[in-house]
Amino acid sequence: MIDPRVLRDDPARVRASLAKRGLSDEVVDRSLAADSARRAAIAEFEAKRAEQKSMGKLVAQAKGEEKTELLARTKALAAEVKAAEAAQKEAEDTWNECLSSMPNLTAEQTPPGGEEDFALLETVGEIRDFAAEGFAPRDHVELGRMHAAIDLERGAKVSGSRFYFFTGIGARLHRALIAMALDMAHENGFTEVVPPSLVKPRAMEGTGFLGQAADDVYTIEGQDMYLVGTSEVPMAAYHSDEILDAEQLPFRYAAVSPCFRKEAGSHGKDTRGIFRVHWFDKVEMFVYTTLEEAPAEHERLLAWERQFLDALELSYRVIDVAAGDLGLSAFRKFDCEAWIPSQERYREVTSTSNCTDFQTRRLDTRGRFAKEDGGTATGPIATLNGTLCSVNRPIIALLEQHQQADGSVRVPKALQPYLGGLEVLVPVHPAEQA
RNA sequence: GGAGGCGUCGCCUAGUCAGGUCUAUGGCGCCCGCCUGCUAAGCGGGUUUGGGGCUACAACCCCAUCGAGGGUUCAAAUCCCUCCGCCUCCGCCA
Repeated sequence: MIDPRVLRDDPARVRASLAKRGLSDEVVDRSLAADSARRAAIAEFEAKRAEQKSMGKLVAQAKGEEKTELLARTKALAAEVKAAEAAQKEAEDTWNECLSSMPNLTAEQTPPGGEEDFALLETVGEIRDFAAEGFAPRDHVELGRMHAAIDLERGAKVSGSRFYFFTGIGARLHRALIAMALDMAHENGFTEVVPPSLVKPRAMEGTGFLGQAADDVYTIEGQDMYLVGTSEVPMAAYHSDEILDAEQLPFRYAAVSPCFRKEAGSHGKDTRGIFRVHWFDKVEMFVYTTLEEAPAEHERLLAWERQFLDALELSYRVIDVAAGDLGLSAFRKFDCEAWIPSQERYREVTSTSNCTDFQTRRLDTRGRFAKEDGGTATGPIATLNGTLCSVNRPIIALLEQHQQADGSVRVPKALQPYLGGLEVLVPVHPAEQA
């Protein structure tokens, strides 16, 4: 959630941010009203409670008639305290509902508007001209079949649509990419983590995935648990209810986990192949740092994502995602989109978000900061996340971008050590006749 | 799955059976100060977190906080109920 003080002191900023996302600012008025109602209720309860406490002491000392008289008065007071407490709780609940329904603020640089309104930051690498090379590029489904790397038919047979088996070189590629990503993360100072991919509601709510995105979340029947759509969820909740020593920040984690998504709103979209699926594995970077350092850390996360894509010798572009497409938690988001030859367009392969203090406030993660007078004070800290390797999509980009006329695929140099020195993937099945 | 034990302000710990100056004890650690060639020791003070009031978002005052949530009571760390977590033993399965 956003800083309540910002809402109170500068509601115009919150309204502007909501407008940028294309949302109504009606929640601001509701929140402000809830806030003053809440504070009034708190004052009411505290006054009554203080009175009750002081009278309780008198009762303890009083005797005989004096005591019975006091008891009659405190009994009435007790009812008032109880009522005031209930009123306070209700006011707090309303206030919390308002606050938790509100998305994060947005960065100045974040463009207003929806999915199409992104700002293009940079284009990396040339778009390969297959026509000039004299052949039409195959898509990853066909290449996957030729290499016996991706088995979509059996995936559908066993688990349904949007499922698949990686087999043979496909499975090796999967392992190689994860290993390469983790090695890079390790070299860049990240702590490797294998988190649980089943979490309690708190973690899901805290990361903002039970809002509008709830349709996309798999639930466990009768268990009050969720399958995570990204390891951002367990990693954000990892330090919940903790106060971290600000001196030691940043905490950088690289988590590998399966990701599960219902893709409820995307019927008919990207139905071919392994681009949009119900389950995939992913190496995710997750960072806890100070609010001041967060923007610079965000740039670093982007740089590490690019380092990975560059190592795979991929062509891609970097965009500054527009406000309407940020999701609940993000303050600013950069996507890297790889060129997909068969689709003749750029598609998202990685995404990095600066969530500022939005998630840490929801999950009660704070920092302990040194004060000038030698003491310490607690304060908000920031979380950021970034995809290092979403596996499926890099595999698609790699197969398609590095394919050759005969269906073989060039292995980028950095990946070769992870595939036993293999320089070229040679198809095991001949090209299908058109 | 069954039986038992435990959960106190960083760590350890007193208090829970007999509800009321508990405004939660003491130790360790840490911070500030004093003392002191330096350090250590010693001495004095401070040290949960969240919220509200007032304000310079200081100081100060107040409320909540003894795993969480309910209940009993004028009054709950203390009594009752539910839940969560940890430990031990048994069973089951790797």
